[in-house]
Amino acid sequence: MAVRVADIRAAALTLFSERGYQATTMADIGAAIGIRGPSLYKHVGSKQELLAQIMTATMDTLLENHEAAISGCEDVTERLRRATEAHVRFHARHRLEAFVGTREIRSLEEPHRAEVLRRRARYEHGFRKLVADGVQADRFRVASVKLTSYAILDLGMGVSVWYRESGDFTEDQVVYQYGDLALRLAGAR
Amino acid sequence: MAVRVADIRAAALTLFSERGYQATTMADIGAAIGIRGPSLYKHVGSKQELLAQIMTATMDTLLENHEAAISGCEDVTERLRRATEAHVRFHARHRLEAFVGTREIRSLEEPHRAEVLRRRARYEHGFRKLVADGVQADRFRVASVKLTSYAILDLGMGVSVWYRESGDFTEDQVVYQYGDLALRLAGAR
DNA sequence: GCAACAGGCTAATAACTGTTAGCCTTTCGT
DNA sequence: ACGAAAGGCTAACAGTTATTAGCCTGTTGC
Repeated sequence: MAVRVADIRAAALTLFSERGYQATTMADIGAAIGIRGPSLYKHVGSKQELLAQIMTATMDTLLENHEAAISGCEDVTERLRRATEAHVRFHARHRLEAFVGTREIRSLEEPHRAEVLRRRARYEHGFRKLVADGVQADRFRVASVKLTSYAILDLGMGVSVWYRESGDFTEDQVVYQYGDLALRLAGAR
Repeated sequence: MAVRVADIRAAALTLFSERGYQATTMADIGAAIGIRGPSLYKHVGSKQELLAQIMTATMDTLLENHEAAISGCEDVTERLRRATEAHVRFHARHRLEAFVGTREIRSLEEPHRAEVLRRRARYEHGFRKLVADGVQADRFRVASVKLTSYAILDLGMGVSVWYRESGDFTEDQVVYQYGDLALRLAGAR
C-alpha cells in the first residue's frame, strides 16, 4: 500500500512537471499507474495534498543538503563552492521536484504555501550569508551581495529546466562547472 | 475599440502572471476592465488567442532588442555586455511579459507553441554564438560555451521573477551589475 | 430620422473535474 | 472457513468554465 502511494506521488510529480498542476486531472494520475481517478482516494486525501507533500518534501531535502554541504568546512570560498555544488546537484538530480517546487508555488493553498515560502526564504538567506561572509573576509569582491546571491541561485533553478540525464553533460560535469561559475560571480580570488 | 483590446491584453497579462493561464477565467479578465466575461468575445477571439498574442509579441520584441543591442559593435566583449544588458533590461522592464513568456509555454497550443519555441531557440543560439566568438578570439575563457550561455540567459529570467520597480535596485543598477556578472561568467579579460 | 453596428448584458450549452457514495472482489488474519 | 479490510470500479454530484445565442441600448453615417 505504501508502495502504491509512492507510485502515485511519482506519477503526479511527472504529470505536474509536464502539464502543470491545474492541467493535470486525477484521472490522468490514475491512468499513469493503471487505475481510475476515484480509486486514488483510497490512497491519498486530495490532489492538493499530493502537491503539498511533494513540495514540502522537496524543500526539506534541499535544506538538508545545503546544511550537510557546508557543515565542517571553514574556508569561506570552499563553503560557497560546496553549497553551490549541492544546489546544482539537487536541481539536476531531482529536476522534476525542483521544477514543480518553483513553478507551482501559486497552486499551493494556505497554509502550505506560507510554509514552503518560509523555507525558501531561509534557503536564500543561507546563500546570501555565504556571499556576505566571503566579502567580509575580503575573499569575494561583489557589487551587491543580494544580487550576487540571487544570480547564483538562479543558475541552479535554470539547471532544473534544461538538464536531461541523456544530455551532453553528466551530473558531475554540470555540478563542477557551475561551482566554478559561482566563484566567478562572487569574484573569488 | 483598439483601445479596449489593449486594455484586455494588459489585464490578461497581469492575471496570467499572478495566477497562471489555466487559473485565470474569462470572467476574471472581464472584471479587471469592468465588463462581463462573454463581452470579451466582442473584442478577442478566444482566451488562447490572447495568450498567443502576448507570447509572440514578447518574443518578437526580445529578438529585436537583441539585434539592436549588438549591431554596430565589433568588440566581442562589448557585444556580450550589450546583449546581456538588453536581455536583463527587458526582463526587468517587461517582467510580466517575460514571466508569462517562460512560464506558460506549456499552456500554448500548436502551432503557436512551436513558433514561440523556434524564436526562443534562435535567441539562445545568438547568445551561444556571442560566447563562442569570444572564446574563438581568445578573449573569453570558459569550460563550456553551452553551459556558460545557459547560465547568462538564466540570470535574466531570474530577474523577471524577483525584480520590482519599487525594490532596492533601479533598473539601471540591475542592468549594469548583471552585465558585469555575464563577463565574469565568460571569464572575460 | 433611421438603419446599421458596436458593444454591453443575461441565459444557455457543453464540456470537464474533484470528490463522494456505494458496490464488488480478492486477500488475509485468526 | 470466514469476516473484515483493502483496493478496485461505476455512477452521481456539485461546481466551474469557455464559448455561443440572442437581446437591448446608444451612437453614428447617410
